[in-house]
Amino acid sequence: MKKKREGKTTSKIFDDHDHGMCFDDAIEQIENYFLKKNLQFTPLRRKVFEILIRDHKPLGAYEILEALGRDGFSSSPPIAYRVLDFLMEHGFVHKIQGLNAFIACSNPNHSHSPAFVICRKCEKVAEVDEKKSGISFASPNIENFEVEKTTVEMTGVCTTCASAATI
Amino acid sequence: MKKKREGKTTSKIFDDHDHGMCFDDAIEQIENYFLKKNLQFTPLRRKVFEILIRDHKPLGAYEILEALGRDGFSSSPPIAYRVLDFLMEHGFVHKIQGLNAFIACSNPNHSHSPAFVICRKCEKVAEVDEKKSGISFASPNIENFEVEKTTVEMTGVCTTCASAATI
DNA sequence: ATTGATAGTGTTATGTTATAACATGTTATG
DNA sequence: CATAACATGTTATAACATAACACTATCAAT
Repeated sequence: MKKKREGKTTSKIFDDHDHGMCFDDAIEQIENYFLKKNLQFTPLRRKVFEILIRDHKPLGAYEILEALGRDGFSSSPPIAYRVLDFLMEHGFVHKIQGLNAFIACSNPNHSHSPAFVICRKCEKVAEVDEKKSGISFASPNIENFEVEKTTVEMTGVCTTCASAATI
Repeated sequence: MKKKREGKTTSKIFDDHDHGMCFDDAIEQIENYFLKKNLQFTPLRRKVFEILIRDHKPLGAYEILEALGRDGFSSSPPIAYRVLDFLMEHGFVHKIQGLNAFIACSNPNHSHSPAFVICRKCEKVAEVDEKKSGISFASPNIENFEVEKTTVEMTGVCTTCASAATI
């Protein structure tokens, strides 16, 4: 349960949280949510969520499957996809379209249309809220089109990777 | 070269352009661009662009490949992906992440971070500019993170589909 | 207690999307 | 012509995702 990271060069957005706390909180939050909603937080669902939250980085479905296999669960593709769909429905996991990967939600409390900042070199991902990102969905309705879901991803190079090499 | 569409219920954003003009303009624009940049607008590249612009809807890589095959071109996957990558580099084609599909750019003139409005029922896609969409990238920089590319997609149901059925 | 509905997980097979690696042809230039 | 660069072609395979069906457990209603 480390408190701070080692370097100073890391982009702040990738760095400004206490992961031990984040992990414990997240588990607690999801447990409470499931209780309240009368949903089953089964061993499989718990495991998938733990795999995602402990690394706190995007993982492909097949990486998750490998991890499940190592932990004694079935590792055929539908297992992962079904649980991921379920967790996404309830806002505890998001898909990063640009990476075909899945990441645990950083703030399941917020009602949010998340935005993601993605380093294309180290593939770290930060979930940012609208204000931080400078994005604002001023009007969620676009000429009578009812927006149900938004995907916002910003790809670039984080300062760690930028300082490590040219380009 | 139709001027207006039949119904009144169609979302305006999916509807407000003259496609015949759009097609001709687009071809001319891409030709000019390639000339100016000393790039080759080869038969294959032209064909791929035509396939995309004539339908003016998102097509999967394998749909494009089929169309290429029908027109006498090779239809093995790398053919399509390479040309699509090339056209995307130069801003004439965009990828719709939510559909794993590709669409011709609606305004290759604009320097833009395009945003897309996607009907999840008919899969029509409209490219909107920031002002129209109500999205604003107030600050392209996020705490020292240099954003190179943005993906913004808004999924919902267009008024045509909405009026056609419940849900 | 049996029936039947629902939900969760498991399994097999297959579908879909994308890339690696290497071969061939074509064009421009020294 | 040599050669570098670019464009295209081909084969094989990797990576991502879903369909369809089987099995089990739980629980409510008869």
